[in-house]
Amino acid sequence: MASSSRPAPAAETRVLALFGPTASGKTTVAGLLRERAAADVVSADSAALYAGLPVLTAAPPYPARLVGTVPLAEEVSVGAYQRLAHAAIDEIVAAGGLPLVVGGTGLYLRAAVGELELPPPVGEGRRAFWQAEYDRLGPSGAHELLVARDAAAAARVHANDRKRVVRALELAESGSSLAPREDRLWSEHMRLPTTVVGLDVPLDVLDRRIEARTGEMVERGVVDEARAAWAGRRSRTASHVLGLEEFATLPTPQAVERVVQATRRLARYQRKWLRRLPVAATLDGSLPAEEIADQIVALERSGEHLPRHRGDAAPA
RNA sequence: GGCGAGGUAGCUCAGUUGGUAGAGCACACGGCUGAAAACCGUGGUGUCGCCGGUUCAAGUCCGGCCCUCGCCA
Repeated sequence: MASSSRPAPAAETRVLALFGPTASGKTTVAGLLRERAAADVVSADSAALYAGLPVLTAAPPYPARLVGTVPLAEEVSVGAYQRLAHAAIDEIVAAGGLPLVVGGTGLYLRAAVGELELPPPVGEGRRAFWQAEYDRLGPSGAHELLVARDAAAAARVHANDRKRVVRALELAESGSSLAPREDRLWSEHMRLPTTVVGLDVPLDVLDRRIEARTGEMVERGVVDEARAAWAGRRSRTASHVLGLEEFATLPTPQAVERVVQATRRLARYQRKWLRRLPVAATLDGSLPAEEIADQIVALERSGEHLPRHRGDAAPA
């Protein structure tokens, strides 16, 4: 509770986590850590979860858990992911290994490394019902209804945020709430002693890398991959994978242009998570990957695994 | 060279009978608790091509010049 007196460092780090924007170099660094620290990689990436999109989602060239495991016809969600991630981590730990959680989906990484209270989904019919209600009542009308049913949830959701207002209404109806009892999203709460490391590169460098990487995707056959995926059954969440629709339906040059722009936006969004996540350190992704891997190994061994927030007093 | 259209935000473009420049996208910042590569909120970032004229007042009217695009030579 009292963050002024830091608890004594736990004996050892049990879990390593690496977070950073697309093209920051996570995959390469994680590959090195597999060898140097015998790490077992667990992905924290909502898109890489899907099977059939290795090029588009930049799947790692080595075995990694929770990559390419969900058929495109199925939906993915943080809740389902959290369960899988915890199971994977526990399995690795039980076998005496070092789990390395790597990904660019901030919410998923927090779910893997912490414990989010995620009420189970309610029936599909209820969601459709509340979506219709939202549309019938209008944003402010729906929000007023939410105020009456769950004031705590209403206080944290904007009336125009249809998704969240609907989710809050269906949860209120089922006796649950969108408002968690405890903030575990932004807290330093970890399931196991964990060292979270950030990886970042200057924005202009990142933008150039993104451009280069998108071009490489084309050479590696994203267009065929995307067309095949687009033609089959695909869930709503699968359809939202960045670039899938563009590469499947647009002339390639135009698709590249749009995907580059969208990926830049994604990277900016990921960097916002990086700013806010409690990380032990943020390393410079423009250094050689070997050097970064060394730094991470050193961090892990130093016992400095507790996240440091800006503003924390230095330990006495 | 002639005719036509046009130069306004990073991009595409609005801008009434002259009255302190505004939309979308992009971008910046923030939120986020089973769609998160999703969703939502806030913010206008400008030598209105240049020079001069008319006017109390010019993106808007007048003259000249520069540039772009199209058609004809």
